[in-house]
Amino acid sequence: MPDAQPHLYLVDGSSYIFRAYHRLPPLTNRHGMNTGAVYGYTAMLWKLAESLSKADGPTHMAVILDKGSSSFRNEMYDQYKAHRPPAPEDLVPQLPLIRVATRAFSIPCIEEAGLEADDIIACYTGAARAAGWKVTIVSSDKDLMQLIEDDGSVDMLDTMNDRRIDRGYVVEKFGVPPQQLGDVLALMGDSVDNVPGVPGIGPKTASQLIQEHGSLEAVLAAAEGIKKPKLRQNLIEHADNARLSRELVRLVCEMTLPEPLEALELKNIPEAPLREFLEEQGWKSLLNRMVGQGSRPSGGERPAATAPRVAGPGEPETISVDRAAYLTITDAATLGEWLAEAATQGVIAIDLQGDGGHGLAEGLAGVSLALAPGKAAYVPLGHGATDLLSEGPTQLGLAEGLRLLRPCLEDDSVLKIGHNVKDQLKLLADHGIVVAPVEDVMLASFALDGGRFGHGLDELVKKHFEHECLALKAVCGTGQKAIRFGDAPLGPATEYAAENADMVWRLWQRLQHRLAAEHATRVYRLVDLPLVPVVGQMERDGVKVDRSYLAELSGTFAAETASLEERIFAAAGGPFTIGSPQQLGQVLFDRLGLKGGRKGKSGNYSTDQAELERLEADGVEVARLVLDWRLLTKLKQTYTDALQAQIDPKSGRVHTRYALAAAQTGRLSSTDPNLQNIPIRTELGAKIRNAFIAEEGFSLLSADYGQIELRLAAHIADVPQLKEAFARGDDIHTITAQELFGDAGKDSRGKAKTINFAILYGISSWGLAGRLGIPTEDAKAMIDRYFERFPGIKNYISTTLEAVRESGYSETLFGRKTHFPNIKSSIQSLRQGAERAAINAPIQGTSADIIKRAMVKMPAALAAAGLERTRMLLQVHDELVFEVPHGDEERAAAVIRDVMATAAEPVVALDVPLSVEVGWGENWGVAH
DNA sequence: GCATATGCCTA
DNA sequence: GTAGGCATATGCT
Repeated sequence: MPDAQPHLYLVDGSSYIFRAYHRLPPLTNRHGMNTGAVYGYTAMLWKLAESLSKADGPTHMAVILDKGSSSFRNEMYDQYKAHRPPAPEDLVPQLPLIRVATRAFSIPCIEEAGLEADDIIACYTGAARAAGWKVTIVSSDKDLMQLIEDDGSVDMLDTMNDRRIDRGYVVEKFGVPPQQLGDVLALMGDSVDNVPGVPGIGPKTASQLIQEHGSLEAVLAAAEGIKKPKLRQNLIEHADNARLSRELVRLVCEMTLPEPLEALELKNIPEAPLREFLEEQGWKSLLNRMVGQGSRPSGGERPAATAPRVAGPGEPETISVDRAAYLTITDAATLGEWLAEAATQGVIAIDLQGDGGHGLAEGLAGVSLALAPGKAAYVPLGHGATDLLSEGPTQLGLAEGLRLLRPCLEDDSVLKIGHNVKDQLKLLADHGIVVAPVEDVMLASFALDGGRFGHGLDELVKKHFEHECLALKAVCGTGQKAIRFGDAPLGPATEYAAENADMVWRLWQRLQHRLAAEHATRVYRLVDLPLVPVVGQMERDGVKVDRSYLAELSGTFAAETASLEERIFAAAGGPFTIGSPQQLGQVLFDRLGLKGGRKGKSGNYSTDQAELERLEADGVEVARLVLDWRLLTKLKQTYTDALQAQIDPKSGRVHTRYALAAAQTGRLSSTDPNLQNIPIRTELGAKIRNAFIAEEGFSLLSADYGQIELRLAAHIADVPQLKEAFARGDDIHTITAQELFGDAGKDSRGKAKTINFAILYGISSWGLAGRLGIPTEDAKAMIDRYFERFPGIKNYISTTLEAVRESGYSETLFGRKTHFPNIKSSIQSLRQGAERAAINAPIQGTSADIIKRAMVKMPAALAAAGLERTRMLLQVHDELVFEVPHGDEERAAAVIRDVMATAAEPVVALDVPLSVEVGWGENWGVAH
């Protein structure tokens, strides 16, 4: 009997076409008309028809469309769908074609005036279910999810993402079963359909409230007793809107079926009309698939263009973790046994626990080891007493522990696996131990899965093993009451630390094979891994900062800020918090009555730089004062004050920390403090660079690549004019201006410079127009002209995007992959953002690879030149900063320039030269 | 104490 | 339009 059960597929044609339009690349037919959305729609119908013979395939099918634009919901609420933007220009002519395409398949097409497709679908679903049929709604519309039945008799199919939507999916996404979904949707509202909902309530809160109270009416009834004041108030004030919204999202069935269920049977599809339609559209690939396949698409044959298998992180692996089985090692004999086993098998996973201090002052609380999955131990070395009365726990002690560990750590026949090895090398280097050889699962993950997810240990464990590591706060607590790891009891400390080593071991087992298989070894072995000790040493060295000079600057800034404050309050008619954009907006636009304030997401006026500069141009003095105030407080708070606080008391220097696996493109990032965003553009800000000084008897030397990203763009996109200009040493923006405008006046050169940068960032006519302050059409014309003069650029953009859509990732010249999960998103903004990032990543990423290679080569090159006392201190993306003994500057400059200029070799041969500008002096300001 | 919004510094 | 980090204010846990 189940085999004979009819299965009705209801295709939500209207919503499909909109999604297809935003998702699919433009496609034109032989009349020059854009038909991408219709093509997508046709291909989807084809696929559905193909599945006729399959187990869960359709026996009956209908396409449901919206007719007209007004429904009973508009009578209920005149704002319904009022703010929906008109359909895009090149989509409108495609809409009638949907009916033509549907007819070509000889599939019934149902539409009724005054009814939305959703309601018709609800109607047919109800009728089919009453007849004992199964129903599948082909759509991903959340409103329709209300129709899904727990017993599986009604489900949905999202053909864009090729997944079934059932009760489980709804519960996962909205926290409630389909029956309660309408209540959740009513609370959250829908900005696209202009369903009001309740302000301040989004999907999370809506779901939580319905889960808690059971229904919308129950929530409204309980509103008075809700704790959060804002939420309570909104629920009470907007209860009517909530009830209205409930009716708007309710799917109703008040019609007789225009076609009886039986008329929807999916029979053989007559060949002639379909062939005629495909020929008319010129869709050869679909036509070819008809040949030799009888009269309709069927048989479940795969489409001709099958996407290649994309390697990926793979399915998560299920593991069982028994934290109680981890060992606490407190005696030399047991530790000796573990280390002997490590020596025998030649590999061990290691994790270090700091004692909770930071910077150079951080001590070592203990070491955890793993020798096999689940076989892990913690060796406490510096744990203190948990209360004042007792002594510390029994443990080996730091000196004894390190004495025992050292041979293993330094044994070049024992591989040490870690996660974020740089921080561990630094800790051990403080004790004179140089660890080698090492592997780093964080960097392996970065090379394999960059752009897919973060590379922290906890996150990797969750992704690969669906396991939650014991949280550090479960051991040490949080906030004020947090204790240092070195003060934690050994039980929890062992569970936490040993689990980390265990997970490092398991991750390496899982990731190591992928490195070669997915061609990630070059980036991992030649760039990121060898960089670890180099960056570790830079962090340990730190950079000297002139505290008294910074204090002096702070004082000056403070005084000027105070005087500005007075003048601002006088002009504003009273004191307020200048640093609060909310209050500033109220003062400017409400109290002072200035016009024009644009409001942002939370309903506050925008008061950003652009807005204030607009006011300033209108002669509003407060605007100028606030801009000055912002500059000064920014400099003081973020730089002069913060920098003084970051000076390490032991070394008298500032030790930034570089993150090796944070930036999607492969760049480093700098924190605590960030030394990659020290001011330089404004005269006042640039003074801060003078605070970075050299040690007595040394100079600070800065070496930076000139226009490296444009050079790489010229190479990668293969633009002869630009490559030749770089080879000659010409001014690149002048050359561009000549090409584009035929002249190179100041104005033209400026525009050319802007376009050159826009190219690197993934150009859009809208964005360029904003930058240059010109109409979008003019910007579009400039871009077209650019593409015409430099066809390589246009070709680079299209081939890069095609490749990313195909494979899911982009690649640098060194083979570094960056994944773009959103490149096929149905959400336009996400997709376009991914496209811009994908255009930029190979260029920015190659630049990052090159300077990393220079850093890796630098210590040996300096040593070979007898410049052992020259130290590399900072990296700022295209710049390296060194401390050089007086008298060695010229020689160091020559070595550094050479290493940087040839850093890509021999891995990559560039056909543009890399220029390196070098300067030195008593501080960073004069060196740069 | 934590998360979000806004704003601003760098390459 | 790319890639980052971090400050304050604000509202809530």
